[in-house]
Amino acid sequence: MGSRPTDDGDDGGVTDPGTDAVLGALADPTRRALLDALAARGQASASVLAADLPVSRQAIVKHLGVLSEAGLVEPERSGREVRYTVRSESLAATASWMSALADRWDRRLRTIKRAAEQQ
Amino acid sequence: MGSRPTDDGDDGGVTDPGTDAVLGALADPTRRALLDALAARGQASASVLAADLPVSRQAIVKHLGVLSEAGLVEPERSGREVRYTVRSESLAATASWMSALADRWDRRLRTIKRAAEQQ
DNA sequence: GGTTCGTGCAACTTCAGAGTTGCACGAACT
DNA sequence: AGTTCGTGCAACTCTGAAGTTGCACGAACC
Repeated sequence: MGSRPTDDGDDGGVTDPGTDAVLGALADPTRRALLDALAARGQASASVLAADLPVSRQAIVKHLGVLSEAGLVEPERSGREVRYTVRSESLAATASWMSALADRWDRRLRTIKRAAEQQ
Repeated sequence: MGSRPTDDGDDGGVTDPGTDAVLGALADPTRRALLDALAARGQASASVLAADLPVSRQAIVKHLGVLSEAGLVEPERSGREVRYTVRSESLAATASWMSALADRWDRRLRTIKRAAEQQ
């Protein structure tokens, strides 16, 4: 995960690969609840997390796969089980990307509004 | 505090109504492209935006409905047409929510890690 | 007046993903 | 040895979202 959503060449990145994955991952309520449960434990396996949520273990595994792909969790083998950990980097990067986007909208709107009032 | 993942949604809610809508709205690539096109114009109707994107006008209308529901765009009647404007407030709010969440993860992880090293 | 343009509504198709179940494999415990 | 526990893989169902098409209604232009 070397590419940061905020430092790639193209500025108007509405289709940034990392940001796209994070937004897609966070769109699902079950995945957000899963992240919440994982953050509460700091480290947990899929089977443990399945006890917290009203879904099967296999569903948890799939969600963890999506979250891992988005860089939001980090899998780590420990014997016969796989422990996952939350990663704040991708989330923080996406947050700053959104903040920058909001700022760009503001600037653009102000410019257009000013031009409209002047004519 | 309890270990309930589903709480109200003011401070640390993973299921905040506004945030939920914004994340769901931004998850779709077409909607992000739509927001981008709208931000570039500052103000545009659904028919105008339909010319920019490779989808039909009706699809644009539906997407604008979702975006409006999430507070990301603002509809405004002007005669027989409806002009939409981007709104940065919801996006900025969600950005700061994400940033706070990332920060909370960091704190929690550091605490757990420290406790684990001490035992 | 009539026509055109933009919107709104409704029915329909299609497909991705959320969730399930069942079973097989390997590591750990007795 | 045998057993148990956790993971991994595959097939399957099913709901919802994305997109389409067609048509009706009202406002604007001739």
